[in-house]
Amino acid sequence: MNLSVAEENYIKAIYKLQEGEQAVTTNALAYELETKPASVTDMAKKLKEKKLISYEKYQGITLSPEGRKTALQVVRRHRLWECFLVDKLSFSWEEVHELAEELEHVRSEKLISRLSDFLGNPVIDPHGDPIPDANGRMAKPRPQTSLDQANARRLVVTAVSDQSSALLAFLNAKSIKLGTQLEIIAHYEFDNSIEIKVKHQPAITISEQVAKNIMVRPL
Amino acid sequence: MNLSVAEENYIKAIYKLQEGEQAVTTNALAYELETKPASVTDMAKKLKEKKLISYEKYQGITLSPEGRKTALQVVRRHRLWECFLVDKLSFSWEEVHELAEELEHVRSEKLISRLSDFLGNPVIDPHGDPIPDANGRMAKPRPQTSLDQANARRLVVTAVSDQSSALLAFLNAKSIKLGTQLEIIAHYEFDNSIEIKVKHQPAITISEQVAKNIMVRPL
DNA sequence: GAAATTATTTAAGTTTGTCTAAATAATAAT
DNA sequence: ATTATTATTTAGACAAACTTAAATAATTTC
Ligand SMILES: [Mn+2]
Ligand SMILES: [Mn+2]
Ligand SMILES: [Mn+2]
Ligand SMILES: [Mn+2]
Repeated sequence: MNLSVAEENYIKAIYKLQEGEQAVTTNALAYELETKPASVTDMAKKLKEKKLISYEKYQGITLSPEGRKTALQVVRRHRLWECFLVDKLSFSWEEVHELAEELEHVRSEKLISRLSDFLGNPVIDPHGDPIPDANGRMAKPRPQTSLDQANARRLVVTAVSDQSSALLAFLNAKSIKLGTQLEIIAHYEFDNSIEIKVKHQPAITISEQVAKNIMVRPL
Repeated sequence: MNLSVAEENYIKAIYKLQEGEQAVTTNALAYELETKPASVTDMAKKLKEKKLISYEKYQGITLSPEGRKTALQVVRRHRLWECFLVDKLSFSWEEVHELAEELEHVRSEKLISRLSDFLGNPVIDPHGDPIPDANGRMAKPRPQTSLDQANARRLVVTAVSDQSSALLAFLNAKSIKLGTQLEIIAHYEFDNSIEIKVKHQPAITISEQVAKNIMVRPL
């Protein structure tokens, strides 16, 4: 099946929003893709026609098995390019998403398998997200929670769930990256902010919003 | 100026066909881009509007200075990606053109300058073509002629002017690559075929058509 | 130099992916 | 259980990049 760039972007966005089982809503998809609900409805009809999604009027969208396969391929390409940009071209993690958003649409299984080999077949991308293999399988992520829900005291950063350069730049400024070990000093009930300490750094207080987007597991 | 993929492809094709000074013809451009003359006329109006070409009805097309600058950027991206594919991902020279045709449209000066650094700032691509630098300047190619017009006896292959995988596969089969040294054994007037010998290889006779597309300089 | 051929342009229509505005369905509030 | 609000779909339009068919210009040929 030969998909356009727009179709691939829709499929990937549906995959991203579909976490678990719940159907993806027209408005949510429009917001994610920075387009209008009317456009989403149009595209939904087309993708249903191509059997990539199941869609009934007013019932939201879910990926079909084919759609899921397609999504995983696009995600694979995206994350491998991100690895390339960070590992080989020394980009920092907040710069790569945008570029990978374009590179992911160069469709060549040979290119991607060679790129993967060249990178040493990485299994997680610069943001801690797992990279599907050529068959769409990916390492089950080790159990992790967002920092605001962690109950252990000493933690290690495993991923970031928001990949806006705004968040990533903030984390850079605070020297927090994948693998960073940190310790929870205090929870402040008033605004759910959290005081944390990274070794050799002064303790800092981060907002709930930031904490929700830092994934961690107990050390 | 933000150009679409189609516009970039047109500009690059015009650059390619414009060798020297003569204006590019509607039909030639349509043929090069595998589209129809009517489409070319449409696009010509648009590119003229954007001041990338000069174009008058029935008079053909030439790049404006801006257009030339744009073309050189696209060519730079194309050739750097080709280097990447061959040098880093072990593609062979006949496989890379198609992929570079897509990769070249990812527009990021930062990406390209880092890619260039990563590759050691190469100045010729896998087909022997010069790579423009960030300012559009490229090494003046050393004097070279096509094999059918060479007058010296002992020659070295410097480039191939047709980059179809058909020609490149033929050259692979005959162990001819950039830098290959060869000797002209005979010219056959009947069909302008040429007998050549590569060291450690049996002599072979190549058609005029092949000879026209192999660029050489005297050893 | 008129006729034939070839090249180019125009006109009209298609596909893809958008958009706005209006209509309708679903959900929440009172 | 109406009413108000929000979500979604439909209708109609638009821009980009194509196409085919017809019209016109330029070039060759005799
Ligand atoms: Mn994308
Ligand atoms: Mn990522
Ligand atoms: Mn291209
Ligand atoms: Mn090349």
